[in-house]
Amino acid sequence: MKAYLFSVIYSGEKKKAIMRFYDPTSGRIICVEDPTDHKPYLLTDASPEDVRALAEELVSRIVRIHRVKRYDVVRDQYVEVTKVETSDPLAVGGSKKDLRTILAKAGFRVWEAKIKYYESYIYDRGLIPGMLYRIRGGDIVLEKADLPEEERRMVEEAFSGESDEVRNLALELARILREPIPKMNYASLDIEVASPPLQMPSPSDPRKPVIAVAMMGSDGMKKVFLLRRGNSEVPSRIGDIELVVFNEEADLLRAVSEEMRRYTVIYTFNGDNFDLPYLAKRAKVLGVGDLGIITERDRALLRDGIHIDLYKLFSNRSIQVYVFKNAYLGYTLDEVSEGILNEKKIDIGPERDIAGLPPEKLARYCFQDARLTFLLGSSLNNNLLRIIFVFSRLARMPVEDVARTGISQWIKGMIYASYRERKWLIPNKEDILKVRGSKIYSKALIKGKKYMGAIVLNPVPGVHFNVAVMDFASMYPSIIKKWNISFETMNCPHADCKDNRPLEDIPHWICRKGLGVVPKIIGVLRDLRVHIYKKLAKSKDIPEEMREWYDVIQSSLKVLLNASYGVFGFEEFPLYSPPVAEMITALGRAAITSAVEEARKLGLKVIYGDTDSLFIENASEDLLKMLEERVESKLGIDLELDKMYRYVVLPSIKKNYLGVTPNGHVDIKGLLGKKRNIPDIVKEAFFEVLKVLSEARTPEEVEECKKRIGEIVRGYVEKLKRREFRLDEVCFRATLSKKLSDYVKTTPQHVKAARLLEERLKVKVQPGEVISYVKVTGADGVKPVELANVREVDVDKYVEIMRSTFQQIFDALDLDFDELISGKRVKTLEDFL
DNA sequence: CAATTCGCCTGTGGCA
DNA sequence: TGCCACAGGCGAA
Repeated sequence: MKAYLFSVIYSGEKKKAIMRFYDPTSGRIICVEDPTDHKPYLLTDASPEDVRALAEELVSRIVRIHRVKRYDVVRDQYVEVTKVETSDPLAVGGSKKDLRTILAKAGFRVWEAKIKYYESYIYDRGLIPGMLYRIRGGDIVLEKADLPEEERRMVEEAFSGESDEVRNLALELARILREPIPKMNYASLDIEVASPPLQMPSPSDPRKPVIAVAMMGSDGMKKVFLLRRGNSEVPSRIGDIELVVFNEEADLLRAVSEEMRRYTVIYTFNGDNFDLPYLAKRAKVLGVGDLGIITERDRALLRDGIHIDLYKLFSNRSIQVYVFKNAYLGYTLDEVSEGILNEKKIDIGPERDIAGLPPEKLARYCFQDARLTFLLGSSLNNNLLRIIFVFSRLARMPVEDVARTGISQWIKGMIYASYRERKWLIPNKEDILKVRGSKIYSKALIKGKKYMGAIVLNPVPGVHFNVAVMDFASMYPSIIKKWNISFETMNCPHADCKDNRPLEDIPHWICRKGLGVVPKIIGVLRDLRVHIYKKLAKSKDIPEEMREWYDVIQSSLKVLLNASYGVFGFEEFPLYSPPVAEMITALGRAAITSAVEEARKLGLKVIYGDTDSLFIENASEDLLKMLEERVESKLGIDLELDKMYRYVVLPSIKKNYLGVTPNGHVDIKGLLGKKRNIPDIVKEAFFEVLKVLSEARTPEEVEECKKRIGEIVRGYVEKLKRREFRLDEVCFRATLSKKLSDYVKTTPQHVKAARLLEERLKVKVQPGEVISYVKVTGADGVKPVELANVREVDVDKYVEIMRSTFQQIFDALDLDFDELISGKRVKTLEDFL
């Protein structure tokens, strides 16, 4: 039988790892018990006798103790350590008197004791979640589909200059990434509880009944399960939504559970912490049998499928920024749906009186939430699941965990799996820091930061025509690869490597003797992305469906590559290594500096640059080619032409510019006018001005459109002064990044507004929520939009916002906001002549 | 459970 | 009142 591995769980009852597979033919989950007698374990430098003596109370839970050989990469030596295998994971760690604590207290060293058991099992058995396996009895074998000839040739060619080791990894990863994902039935679920107005129900207090459960399925199923309350008539359907009414809550729960079982994937929005545990708790309260929901401390699993909590997935910053391109602002269902689907929840007012809604309204409300959740699960052209599977395979992580963990966990998974495969000792953070150094030699520009980051060049303000943007494609991953930077290679113990210092002012040296795991994996992923998947995703002679899949792969790889440097500067990362992070940014600074030098030597005019890019004005193609070649031969990393701009408006401040592409598209970077917290009316004015600018092609045309710009800006200022606007057009939106009570040092305006909201409307605001507020005349200066009216809006403040927003680009255009709105004639070229 | 630094902007709150 | 450092938010890379 062939089935996809979804996850591995630990069964406390059987004291075994259980592999959960999905059989696409029957649509069922198949559980396979570990056939290898694998046990939880840790490694220690204590002798077997020491372990037995120290762990008296645990002795019955120790299954095996033996000496094993491991390679200690931090010290570059083979060591013999004691492997202590136990009957259950808690004996290793996670309980009060566990082995890892006992041994550490006695002064022994302990390794690999903080790895979750099911992860340890995945790594040790070389399993790849998300992949197809052949199951025969208890035996499982990875079903290895061959790469298509064409693709294999591409990989062979792209990696022809590399070692066999690297080329083989590339081929293996290419095979893994290519495997399609299974067809799966999926559905969304959302529940409502009869809690009084303004009270948030919680699974820790499951006293109120579940009154509605809405579901929507990939097979067209649309249902709302309702609990009958009172004797009002309930229709049997609303449009194509089926309403099923129950007199008993217990029956409702059973029916929901049965419906859920029909689907392999269940999407919820916050189902880990609310919907599923609440259902499970109610089932317990009412004495209903098992619903198939397994609740843990911070997650809810399904016995017969996989549960994906989209709230967690969408709160992942990497997903938000790289996969969804910042399309949504906050992380509530309303905000995410608004940004991605352009749809909202049904508004039932700030009191949220769920229990008081008449049945039909309740059904509509609940169903809309389930529908939004369903649509979010199907977003990106139904590619979200594919992305999750790609990460699952690369990170060697259960499919369900991908959505629940951050990017550092994904990268950890890639590295740990590789270590276990080689039988290398996974080092402790403290060891890396102690042996390989924690000292930082550079000073961050920003107070409170640990080390120096990238260079941003001073812009040459003004309007520049015919601008080429050159950049180092995936700069940090390229640096990692080129200089072999890894926590194993930095400041190695070999005397003869100490002179291998790429930079004079940073005393870290890099090992010459072997390839680090990080440069190997990151290098391969980078090259696969650049040379294979980006090309295939654009290739015209590949079917649409396949192109899309390649695009999924390349954009997923981008997410991992982008974070691959940052995690080493992240203190909580288990392989935290400040020298690694510092070395990478230092080499980045050296690269851009030297590229600027080369450009100047060629007589090119560099007008701006940030981290890995150079903006070059009016250069010939030949000179740009020459620059590429010189930089590459000098540095060994690729500089390439990223894009051209017809013209770039460059203010005198860094990280802000506006570029018009040959087809008239406007790239806006950093400028106030695009920040999501500024009022819509200002944004609208800003974009109207941009539209005018985008149509200009020559310096003369830019001059000409200044007049038009003046009229637009003047128009908006007049509008403000005459109060011709709606409140929602003038509200600022700022995210509440922590609990209201945690703002102790200052009270920012959005916090002031949020407090007013809580006082006057008796609602609770949560961290992560976006607060909309308006600037008003009067003592407080701000009001939440819900409490304000147009008459009290402080119009002058808004004119000020307009001024600062426009002045950013006006500086470069040689315009002045005050002159414009006072109706003075706009200076044109002729005035100077 | 949790990727980084650089840089701009607004507003707050302490101090003279 | 004005100055200034800092907090907090958002974006670029």
